[in-house]
Amino acid sequence: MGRQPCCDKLGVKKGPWTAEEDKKLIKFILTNGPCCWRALPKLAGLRRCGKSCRLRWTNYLRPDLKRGLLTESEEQLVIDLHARLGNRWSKIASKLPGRTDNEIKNHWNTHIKKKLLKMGIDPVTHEPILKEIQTSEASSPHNEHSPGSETKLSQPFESTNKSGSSKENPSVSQTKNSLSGNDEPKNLFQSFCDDEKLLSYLLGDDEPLLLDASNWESPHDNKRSNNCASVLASWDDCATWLMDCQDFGVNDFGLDFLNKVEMSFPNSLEMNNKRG
DNA sequence: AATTAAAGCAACCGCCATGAA
DNA sequence: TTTCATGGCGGTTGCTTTAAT
Repeated sequence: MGRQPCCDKLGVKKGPWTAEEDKKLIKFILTNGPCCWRALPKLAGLRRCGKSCRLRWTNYLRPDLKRGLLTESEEQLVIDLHARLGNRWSKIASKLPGRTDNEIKNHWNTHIKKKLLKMGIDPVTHEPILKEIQTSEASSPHNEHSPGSETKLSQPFESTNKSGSSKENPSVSQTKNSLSGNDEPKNLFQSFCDDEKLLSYLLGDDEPLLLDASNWESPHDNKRSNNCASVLASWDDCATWLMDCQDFGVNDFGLDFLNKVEMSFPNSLEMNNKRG
């Protein structure tokens, strides 16, 4: 039946992405749109699994991503959504433009969970912990609802962390959060922008922006065939995506150069519209 | 200043649903 | 109908950075 594996494990690189790899991935997606992850590594000249490329793009390189810690309102929204949806991070992320499931998941595990515990709220059930203990003790002798959290649960309001607790209280955390929130880490795109040569290369100033898309294969749009219609659908997505970049405030992320990209894109989009 | 511990986060792993063959 | 590649998702790992001693 014949499908090729998504990537042959031999020669596939793992681990942290280099700037060079990022550059290739960005360049390729900017010219072709984020479509078929299976074919992407080969076409983009990357020795990576398609899955790895997708993750890198969706979690880190996507231009509409917000960087930095979640704001108070975002955090509250995450808590609310988590109470309703549980650990469905992708669903939660879909309600927060510019945030990824991975990012929210990490933030939940590193910040929100602790915050809730300190407030005496069980991050799993979103119920007050004291009540939780009473009910769970009544219902089952071996409390297993939260492995490893027993000591914390027994002293929900106490700073039990031996190393940092005396300094680490909610207000301090908030201060820390807000501080780092204002001092957002430099966006990767921004670093590309700072490097004029790199930026120029990325934008492909001296070559057509639109690559030959005939090799492009989009599993969703074309049901994994090679016909051109699929490519066109991808371009529609691409256009939408670029518009979204604007809507989400690309400039806020130091992505001014995408405006340049967009300036170049109408040609491609026009072609697309004419064909479609 | 050096060492250790903790926190943060990017990336990987493995499972699942879907749909093509 | 069955098989299996693919993309998506949630859980986990491990590296890097920061804070504490």
